[in-house]
Amino acid sequence: MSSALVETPCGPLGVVWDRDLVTRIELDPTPAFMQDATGPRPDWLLQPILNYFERPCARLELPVHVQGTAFQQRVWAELRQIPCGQTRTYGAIARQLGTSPRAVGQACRANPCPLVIPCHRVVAVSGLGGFAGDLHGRKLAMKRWLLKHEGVVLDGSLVADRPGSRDDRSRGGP
DNA sequence: ACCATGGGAGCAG
DNA sequence: CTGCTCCCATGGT
Repeated sequence: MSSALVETPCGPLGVVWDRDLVTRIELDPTPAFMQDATGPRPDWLLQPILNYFERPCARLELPVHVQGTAFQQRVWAELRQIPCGQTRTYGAIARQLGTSPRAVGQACRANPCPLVIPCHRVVAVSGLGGFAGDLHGRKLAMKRWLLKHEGVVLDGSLVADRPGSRDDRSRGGP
């Protein structure tokens, strides 16, 4: 198992791999990860990632091995079908799969390989939804950056993190 | 129980 | 009719 840091326009990326397969991508690497990530960054890992940031809509050909339940694999496969520059709502994915929007959200949250599995292209029907486990803050700024980078026009509900509601406040704030 | 939701009801302008 | 608030059904972990 090896790890490396890759500097990108949207922040540092932590990448973990086993032999020649990527198992995890961290959008917000912890200091502990930074210390550990001193290994070499092989070409097969670096090139596709740098290429994505240069030309986001070219195919991202990174060999990945993602572990997840059968349901999660099903959701992730569906996310990979979303074309670059487009978004889908949690509900739309859910209908397509015959499940519920929240279940889709949970599967997105469990995604170990952002970018490769483009969960940033999934948004809520009235808001941006979450990203990398968060609903507010820096990670959401990244989500916006990625979408914009891919050519999505961020209008209306997508410019803010999430429509404020008393529901959220009573369940504990950011 | 917990959720990265959605749709509907009720209410004020 | 529009734009808020709640409020709860939902399906997978």
